Amino acid sequence: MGIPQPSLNRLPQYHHYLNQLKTKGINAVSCSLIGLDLNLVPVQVRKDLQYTGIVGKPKTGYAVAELIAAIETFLGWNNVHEAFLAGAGNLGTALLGHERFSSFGLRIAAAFDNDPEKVGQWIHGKMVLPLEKLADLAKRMSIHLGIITAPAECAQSIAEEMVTGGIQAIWNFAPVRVKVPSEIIVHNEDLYSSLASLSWKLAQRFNIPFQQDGGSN
Amino acid sequence: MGIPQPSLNRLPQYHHYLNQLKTKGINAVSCSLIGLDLNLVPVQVRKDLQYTGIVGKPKTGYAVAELIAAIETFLGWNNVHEAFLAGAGNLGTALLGHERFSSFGLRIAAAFDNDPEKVGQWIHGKMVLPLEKLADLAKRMSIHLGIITAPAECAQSIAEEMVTGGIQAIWNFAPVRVKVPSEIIVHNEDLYSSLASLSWKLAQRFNIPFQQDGGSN
DNA sequence: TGGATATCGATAAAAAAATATCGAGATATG
DNA sequence: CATATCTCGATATTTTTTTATCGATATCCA
Repeated sequence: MGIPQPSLNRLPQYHHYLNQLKTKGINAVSCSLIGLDLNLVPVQVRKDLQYTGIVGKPKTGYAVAELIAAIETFLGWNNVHEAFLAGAGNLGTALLGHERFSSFGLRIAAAFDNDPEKVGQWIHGKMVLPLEKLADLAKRMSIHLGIITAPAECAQSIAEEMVTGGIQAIWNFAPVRVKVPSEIIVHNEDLYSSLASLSWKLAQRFNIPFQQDGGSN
Repeated sequence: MGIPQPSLNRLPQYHHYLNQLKTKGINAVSCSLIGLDLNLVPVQVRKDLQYTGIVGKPKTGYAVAELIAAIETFLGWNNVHEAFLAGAGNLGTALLGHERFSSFGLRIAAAFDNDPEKVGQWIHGKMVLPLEKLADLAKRMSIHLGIITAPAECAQSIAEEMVTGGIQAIWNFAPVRVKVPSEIIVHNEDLYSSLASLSWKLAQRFNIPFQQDGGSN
């Protein structure tokens, strides 16, 4: 891997924070300060940032602009990835309208759906095309990233269509694990997963111990 | 904590899978099979499931229906949590239309926004109310869960409003960490965080090693 | 009925991630 | 110009999470 998954997940957080600093005109920052504002211990911040290859100066800290650039380079946010989105429902529409993605190396080139009512429409400036054209177009346009925002039932067949089209990575918002060849990168965005922690913690707070477990059997 | 965060996050995955089995009329399942279908090693599945308090039978495995029930109970999906959603933009609209949440103990009671154009509208059967009414209504309706789907700039003030209204847990979709008293449960749903891993992996695949690190300095 | 086999549950080991410690270097201050 | 202090970077330790191992037990089949 090279970098631990949790560190990778924290990088955008730093990125966002650093941009705030930059806006305020601050151009140097220490791990201690970052940690203070982001609720992380300074060593962890330092370790995370080291993966980007940046070096800091004792007593001063890091140069904000350099650090931002280093994170962006590290994450590949400099070269734009073009993506196809499949499933122009609520969530799909939301993502299509998410203009800020463009700052993070993501450009959704087109949307696909199999609902004849949706096909042909324009959503947030993106044309909705019929799903069966996805593979062919992906190949012709050299699209490498697919986003699935369709219902669970359609996810698998869409994923296969994407693979046929030569797509290398899939960002899957449907609550199913799609089966694809092992060389394809799949990232599942599972809302229920988050909801689970949240409702568990909430339940803990209100019920308190619903099973005290007074013994090992 | 009691249960490791990663285990907690996997539970909904099992839940979903088990429901599929149930639909197919299968009523017993082993860890090995689950692991096979979900790409996890059997011991891990067993450990995760043990947290729910379920016990299996040697040679047979677990009773599917029992297991589903155990997960739901464990996660608190049996008692419905009513929630307020703040920010009726694209993402907010998407979540409001997400009917499946109701199966997972979540019911969005109302939406809030400070855009006068949106206030008064109905989105997916939910009334959009002015943001300044949130705290008061939350108190009166004993709402304990808040969902933030507003832009980053508004997130902090919305969070504070929610806390004022007695909300205990916040599901934050805005790409900022909100500052709230430590007793409030906050769960950040950071799209950029996922995007980061994805684009990093994609960049790895195409660029290959952008820094081979041939030594320790 | 009795043995073979699959699977659980518990304990132990390994791997990964988070946190602590400490020497070295940069900056500020007297 | 010297000294105190802050912060980095590297190494070490602790904690958490994952994976492996092994005995016990329920089911299947001869």
